[in-house]
Amino acid sequence: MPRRDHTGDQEKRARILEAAFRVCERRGVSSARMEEVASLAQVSKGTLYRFFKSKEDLFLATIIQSYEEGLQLMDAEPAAGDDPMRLMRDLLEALAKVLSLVAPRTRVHYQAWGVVAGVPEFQQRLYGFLEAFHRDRHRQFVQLVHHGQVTGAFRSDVSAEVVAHSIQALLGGFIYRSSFDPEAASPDALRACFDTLVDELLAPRTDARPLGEGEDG
Amino acid sequence: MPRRDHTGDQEKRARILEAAFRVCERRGVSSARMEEVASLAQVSKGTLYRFFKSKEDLFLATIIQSYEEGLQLMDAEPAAGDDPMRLMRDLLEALAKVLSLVAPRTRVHYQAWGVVAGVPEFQQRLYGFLEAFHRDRHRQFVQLVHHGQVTGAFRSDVSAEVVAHSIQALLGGFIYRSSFDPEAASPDALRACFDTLVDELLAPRTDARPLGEGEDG
Amino acid sequence: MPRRDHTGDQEKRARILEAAFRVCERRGVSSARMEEVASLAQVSKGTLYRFFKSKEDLFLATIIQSYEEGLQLMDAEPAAGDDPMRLMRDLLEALAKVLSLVAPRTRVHYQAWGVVAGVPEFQQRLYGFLEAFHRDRHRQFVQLVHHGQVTGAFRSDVSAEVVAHSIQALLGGFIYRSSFDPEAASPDALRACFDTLVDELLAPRTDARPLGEGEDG
Amino acid sequence: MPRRDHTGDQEKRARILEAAFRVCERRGVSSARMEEVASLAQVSKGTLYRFFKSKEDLFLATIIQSYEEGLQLMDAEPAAGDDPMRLMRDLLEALAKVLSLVAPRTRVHYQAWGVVAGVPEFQQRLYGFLEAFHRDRHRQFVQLVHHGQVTGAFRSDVSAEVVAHSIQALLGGFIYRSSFDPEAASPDALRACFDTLVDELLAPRTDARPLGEGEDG
DNA sequence: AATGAATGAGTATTCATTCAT
DNA sequence: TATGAATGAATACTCATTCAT
Repeated sequence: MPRRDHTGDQEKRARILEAAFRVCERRGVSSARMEEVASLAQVSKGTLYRFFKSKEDLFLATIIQSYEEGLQLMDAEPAAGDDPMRLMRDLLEALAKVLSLVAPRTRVHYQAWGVVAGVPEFQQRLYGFLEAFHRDRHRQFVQLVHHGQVTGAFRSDVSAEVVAHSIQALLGGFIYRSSFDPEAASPDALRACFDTLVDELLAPRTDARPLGEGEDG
Repeated sequence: MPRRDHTGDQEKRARILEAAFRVCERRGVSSARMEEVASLAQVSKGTLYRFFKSKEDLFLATIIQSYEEGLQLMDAEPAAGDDPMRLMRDLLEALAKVLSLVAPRTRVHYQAWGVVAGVPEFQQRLYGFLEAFHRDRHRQFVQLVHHGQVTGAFRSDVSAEVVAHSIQALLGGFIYRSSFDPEAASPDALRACFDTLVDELLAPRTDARPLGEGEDG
Repeated sequence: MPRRDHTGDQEKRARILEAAFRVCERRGVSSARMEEVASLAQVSKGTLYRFFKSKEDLFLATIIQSYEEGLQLMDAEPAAGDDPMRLMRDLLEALAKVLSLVAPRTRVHYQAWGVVAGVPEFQQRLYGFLEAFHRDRHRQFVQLVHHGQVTGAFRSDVSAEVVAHSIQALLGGFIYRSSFDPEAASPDALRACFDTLVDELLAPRTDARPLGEGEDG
Repeated sequence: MPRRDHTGDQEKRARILEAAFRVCERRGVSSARMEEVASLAQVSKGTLYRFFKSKEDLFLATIIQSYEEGLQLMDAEPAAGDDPMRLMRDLLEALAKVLSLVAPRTRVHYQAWGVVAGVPEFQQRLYGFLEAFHRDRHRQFVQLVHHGQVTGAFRSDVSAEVVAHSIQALLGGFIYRSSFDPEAASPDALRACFDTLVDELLAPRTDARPLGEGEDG
């Protein structure tokens, strides 16, 4: 069986997704034509439809793939040891990397979203996926914070829910903004926010000043 | 007396924007037909084009209007006295209200975004508007934090930049998430995040009591 | 009755025709909009319709006016004396002037023709007018040539019909060509053709040969 | 074996051109709808656009085809021997046939012209083509006349330029007039004009013989 | 399986014409 | 009469999808 010539379906599918993304980048999602995707992926239009039921199906797959790549990035970070603070910092660093990964794709991403969401059937699938994806993440964060609080690695007077929400919202907010102002929404700016979050909401308060006075209520 | 029938242009324009939004809500933005917008706004197609150059122009106007309404909401909060903490709490409460206002519109909003950004000319206008809008907000937040820090109302050992970024990103993240999980991204959840932010990043630390004991947990 | 302010209908009609022509020149006839004609003529669209039943009516009037101006030019040439050769030369010179007059208008003219002729009702009127116009001219030419032949001013062995046809066709051919190649179809080139025609088809052959006999006719 | 059903592209293109012409004949060019052209040509609208970029492109092709058919007719006339007079008579006869060919198409032709020229880009192409076409013809005629004059087959005291211009203008004038008065502008009338032209401008004047006899009856 | 020619539903947009003021 | 806002008919063109080869 020849290798180069008769590429496997997986590779072909990947090529199509890649091509779809590039075409969207060039023309804008709603102006992207299946013809051009096919041509760039070096397959025929007919073949496109063997892998994806419709244009929206293809775009939805593109979006979901983006998220899953992000997911892999997070999971790839090995749970080094068992130090919650270490785990948390690793996780937040992973999220900052997710931003780097996602930022260049955000424009296409949001555009595709808009187009996909315009089709009722796909709207359900897209929103369902996103909701589940974020709820899973949220649960993960809450558990981690809770674990840290129980083990005394984190402060306990801050709601784990709030911390989890904040982490997720910060990432979401930065990704959102990176779509139109990548400079302002840099991974480093996000890191700074995360650092402050860790220092002020999670790190136990040592305040070890000799004679601390109460400033005010 | 402008009643029905001889309505002024302003009212007519507003009626069209409202109709455009409702049609997008029903059909999805990319399936919205100008014909239906016209009919719902009780004007003819020709009149539509007297107010908006194209479909994209109309949708862009819809998006921008959302932002401007949010802006009004923020500005509407009177600068009660001159207490920075008061100002900050008022502002954050205004942002929570912006979320309430925007949340029901988010789906249409993002869809419209996808369609509008698909047209190069409008992509420029949309992204330009968004960038400017957010940079203005950012500047505003930084100033407020700085003012609070200078006057001693806020802690000074936290970066005003980070606080401003966090506030904006939190709002952005919640708005984003509200589009597919309005329950999780509730205004109250945002308020909780904001409260924690104020308490932990801005409020002067009073805990520095003579004998710092473990706060809790 | 004020003069400048309340211009007579005739002047207004002329202004409209002039404006219609100019707009056609700029945009091309089929792209000419009544709105622009109105604006250039400094009247409202409504007023346009007081003078012309429809767009085609207006364009038809423009074409016909062109022809009538040409007609006036021909008639304006006073029938100097009664010398047929003189009359003929004057007439042909008048035709050369018609070419000068018409040449800059030919493009618009033919375009308008195309548009007007696309409407059955106007096609009848346009073609009827043109046919009558040219048959009248033809009759005039035949009579003139015949008169010259009878009086001995012209050769008699050349068909008056042929001469008349030739004159008309030459003019028509030059006008036609002037629409896309004004340089090649210059009035002077036409004059040269006319001169040759007069010399070779009409002027009695003197062939001042020692013994010239009547050739024939 | 190209039959019905799997017709080659060439045949399909020809079918479309033919259909376009017929639809224009029926409805008038500016009222011709692409849908009807497609239906008459038994192809889909999409296929129409595979062959012609736009409506104007299709009509321009129709016009140009007319000219090229005329050209073929002229070139088809074999250069019988090398007798300039024979060549000239053959050529003029070919032109008379061009008139027959073109006359029934003139109305559509001029209408299409009006529509095509209404689009700046196509105006350039149309006028460019016409100018080049006629200049080529002109050069051809001048050469032929010149050749005849040099070889003594034609009179030398008549400008070759004038003869060429006259031939072309006569044909143009007849074609023009045939669009609204096909009866008056008959091929036979044109032949008569051409005959006279040959006899009086080209044929060597035989009367200048020592003893001039009657040239012809 | 792969191809890409053919299909034809779907719609934004224009602009001549009208008519209330 | 004059105006110009409002109307809405009319249609070129695109492009996702299919299917014969």
